[in-house]
Order: sequence, then C-alpha cells, then structure tokens
Amino acid sequence: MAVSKVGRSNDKWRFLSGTDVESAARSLLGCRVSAYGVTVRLTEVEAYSGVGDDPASHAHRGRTPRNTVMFGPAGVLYVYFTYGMHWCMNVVTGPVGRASAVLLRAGEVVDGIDTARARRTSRAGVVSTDRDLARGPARLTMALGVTGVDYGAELLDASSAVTLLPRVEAVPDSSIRNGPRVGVAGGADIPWRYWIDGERSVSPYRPRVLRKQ
DNA sequence: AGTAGGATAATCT
DNA sequence: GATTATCCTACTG
Repeated sequence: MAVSKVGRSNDKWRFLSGTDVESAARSLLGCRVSAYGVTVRLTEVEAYSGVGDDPASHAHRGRTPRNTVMFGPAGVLYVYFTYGMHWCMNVVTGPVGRASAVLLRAGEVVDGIDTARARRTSRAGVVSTDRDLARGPARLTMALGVTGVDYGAELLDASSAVTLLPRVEAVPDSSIRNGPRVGVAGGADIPWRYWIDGERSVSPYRPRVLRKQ
C-alpha cells in the first residue's frame, strides 16, 4: 500500500513539513528514533536551514551529491560521514526544495540498551556509561547502528529500518532551552541548538575552536 | 574538571 | 589541498 507521507492523513507529523525549521526542531524533542534493536528518546537537536541564510548548513551552497535528500520531502533520513570516522544523522524537514534539516545530537536509550552498549564499546574495550551511550551526534548514530546504508530512509514508514516515533510523554515548551550550535564554522551566532532542560544525556557545550583570524 | 592532540577519509574548492 | 555539524585517550591540576 501507499506509504503515508508527511501531511494529509498523517497529521501528527505535520510539523515536519512546515516552513519553520525551528519549530520542527522543538517538536522533535521527546520523539523516539528506533533502529536495529535500539530506541532512543531525543533530548538535543540542532536546526539547519537550506540554501541561503545559514552558512553552517550542508545545503547552503546548493545541491551536491551528498546533500541531495535534503532537497526532497520531509521525514527522510539524511546521513553524512565526517572527520574520517563518524556518521551523523538528520531528519529532513520543510517543503520540497527547502533543504532544511534537523541534526539529532543526543538522546536517552529507552530500549535495547545491551545492544547499544555493545555498539558503544571502544576499540580498547571500554564500555560507555549509560549516560554517554547516545550523548553526541556520532555516538547517537553509533548506538542506533545507523550508517550510510540508511541514507534516504523513510522515517515515517513503519516498515523502514529506521523509524521516527511520536512522543510518549509531553514536552512542555517551558522545559526547552536553546543556544548556539556546537562546532559549526559559520552561523555561530544563530541559537538553533535545542535541548530539554535538565536532561543528563544532553551533550556539554563546547565553544568552537578558533580557526584563524 | 578541563584541555590537548591524534585518528582518519569523504567532500568540495 | 583544506576543511570538517566528532570522539577517545592521556595528560595536568
């Protein structure tokens, strides 16, 4: 049967396809992501706009082979490889052509914790603490077992390997904080990092390293 | 508790 | 050839 896409009959995900990536980011907090036997409750995300105003966005300079899915419909997974060893995952948001996305930065493992621990054991054999299992974008992605093969996955399709699930508990607006995004080279003044206040799984703020003057 | 340095490769200029 | 939406380890205090 036809997959229910964002909007139309699927009102609960309507916020994903709106034009406002900030409110999409807020609404994703508290939602769950499930993949390969592990489920995570999102506690920290970052919004990235598309072509134009946001120099930190991978889509800022237009369409390339890497960012192609960002230009498609909302509710699709954008995965990228960085720093020679890490995968990070985003939820594409906004109308087709907008190319905005929300980076999933941290979460709390709520199911499949043994699997997550196994994936988050370092080469030296050190097992992560539960708090750190999905604290940080590459850690979150690693805990879920998500890699480049999941690029373009339909997150709202229940038969997909990677799925997005609605909030189980409400997340009041008053518990949501925001501030500058982490580690970005441009747009450091845009406060598009959102997190749930008081969550231990939120990655610590690190001022970006100064490049050159 | 805080920071410095290394690992390691796709992507884009 | 430079840059990168990072993580881990080891060191200092």
